[in-house]
Amino acid sequence: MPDGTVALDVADLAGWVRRLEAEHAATPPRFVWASTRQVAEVLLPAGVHVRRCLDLGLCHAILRRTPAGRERADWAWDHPAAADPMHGPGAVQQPTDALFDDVSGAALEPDAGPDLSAVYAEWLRQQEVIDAQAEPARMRLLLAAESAGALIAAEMRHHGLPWDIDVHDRLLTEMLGPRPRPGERPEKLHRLAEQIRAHLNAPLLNPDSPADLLRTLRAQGLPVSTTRKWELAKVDHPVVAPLLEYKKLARLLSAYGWAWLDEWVTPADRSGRPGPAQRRGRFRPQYVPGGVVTGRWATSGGGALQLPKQVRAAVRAEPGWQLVVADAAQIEPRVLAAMAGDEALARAGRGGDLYQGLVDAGVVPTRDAAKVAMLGALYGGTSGDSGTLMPRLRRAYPQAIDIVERAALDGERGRQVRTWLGRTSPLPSQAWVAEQRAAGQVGAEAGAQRRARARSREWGRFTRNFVVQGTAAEWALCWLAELRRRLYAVDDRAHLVFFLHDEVIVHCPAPTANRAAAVVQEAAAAAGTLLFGHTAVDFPVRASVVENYAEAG
DNA sequence: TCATCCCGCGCC
DNA sequence: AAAAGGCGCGGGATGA
Repeated sequence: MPDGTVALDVADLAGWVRRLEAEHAATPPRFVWASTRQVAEVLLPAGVHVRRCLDLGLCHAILRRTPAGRERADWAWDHPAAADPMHGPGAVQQPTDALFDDVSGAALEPDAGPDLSAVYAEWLRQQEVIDAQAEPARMRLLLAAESAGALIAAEMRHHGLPWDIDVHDRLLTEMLGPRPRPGERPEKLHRLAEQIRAHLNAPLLNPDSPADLLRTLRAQGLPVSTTRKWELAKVDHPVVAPLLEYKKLARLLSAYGWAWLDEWVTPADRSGRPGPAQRRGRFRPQYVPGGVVTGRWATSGGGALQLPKQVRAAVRAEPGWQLVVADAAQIEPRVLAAMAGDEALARAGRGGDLYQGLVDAGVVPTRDAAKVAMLGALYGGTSGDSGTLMPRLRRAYPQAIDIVERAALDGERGRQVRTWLGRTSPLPSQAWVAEQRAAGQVGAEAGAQRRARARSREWGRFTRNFVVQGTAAEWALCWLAELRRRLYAVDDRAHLVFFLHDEVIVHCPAPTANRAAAVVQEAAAAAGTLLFGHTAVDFPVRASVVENYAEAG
């Protein structure tokens, strides 16, 4: 253990961290602990602001997948769950067992907690694995950014997304009718169901049952093989309109209806406030940094990754506050251009709309075509338009396209690929490897070969997208971390309340909002430089200051 | 009755 | 016109 170990009670943790932050005002200490989520449960209610940390659980998950990490046989915390980023070593530790400050050398040892030296040993091992990376500096940036993300995720959950319950209730009532009794359909859905049954001569049909619905549709002679809405939309029959309307509203009801409000929006107590009674609350999903293999965050609970446009007006700033809603434009093609050092693609993105840039450069005829072509390049689309447009992209942007094609080829051969900062893709399953090997044997059946080829291509599409989606996630983490730091300097009351891949919402006092919007832009530029140094690629961000989420865009 | 699968659809 | 990469979720259907 480093010198300066101190023993203190859990109750003193917040005060200890606060004091270290104050004592090292100029150079922020980097606190190292097993689980940011657990430590934050103690620090955030106490109002302590941590500037930098290292989340060993998240770092462990990243390092273990790298070639250097896989070679090591002596990982600390080597239990089966450790391979899972969501249940890494940090999650099984107590909040106070894993804390020391690698700047000052001061360390915290809880009175009766688990052995802190195991955490220290893990930290030492991680340093060695970082040093063994092909690009250690990039890996250090990735681990710092991932850890900053963990702080931000904890803070966003702590604050919650400001939610206006009355607005949400009104939206639902307008679209569905008044809230029904439990077990009953809202008025609007009830009427639509009756219309559907009448059109299909099926008085007992349950439109919520895909099997029942499909059977009935086919019995009426409709040429459909599923009940997907885009297939239904192609059919000319009077039932289609009410059915599509029903599906849309039924989805809203089940996913973001009154039951969702009851379960996920915790009312904020505003009693004693003057003015009209308003019911406000906070939506607190559980964010899971690193929850997706590409490095994107996952969430659990409340469907925070899919808040439909229909209810976004309910996301509403507190009185006297504003929301800054910002999203990064076409982030994936931009990071691809930066990774590849593709000057031509960087130039196409210069005007703010990269797709229009492709049109202006004469690569494709229309903006829609540009979008289809680019998505095809990023996702591995081969059929239809994206397939025919690819040769043009390759001719115009050979360096960028080479990056994704090589990643696809590596994947098809079962090799790992890496993001810009070194996050490593998982290896394909044993079954996948066995299937490929079997298909490669002399005398393998044609059917088996065809299936193996399809599976190989499928994994190639995954690795192709991995390098781009993963690097975009790294850019977004750097953006968030820079934003958090700069925002705190502007107004320590301003805080992040939402993040979704390439989109962020800040909640701040109204007089600070314009300044916060500028900071969002500055942070985006800083993120580009952090990742890529001097790059020709722009990372434009659209930021709007609004009262509710639906106004943005 | 409960756990699990599949479908369909919302988001980026 | 749909599909290709990544998700989470609720509902019905299924099977233990």
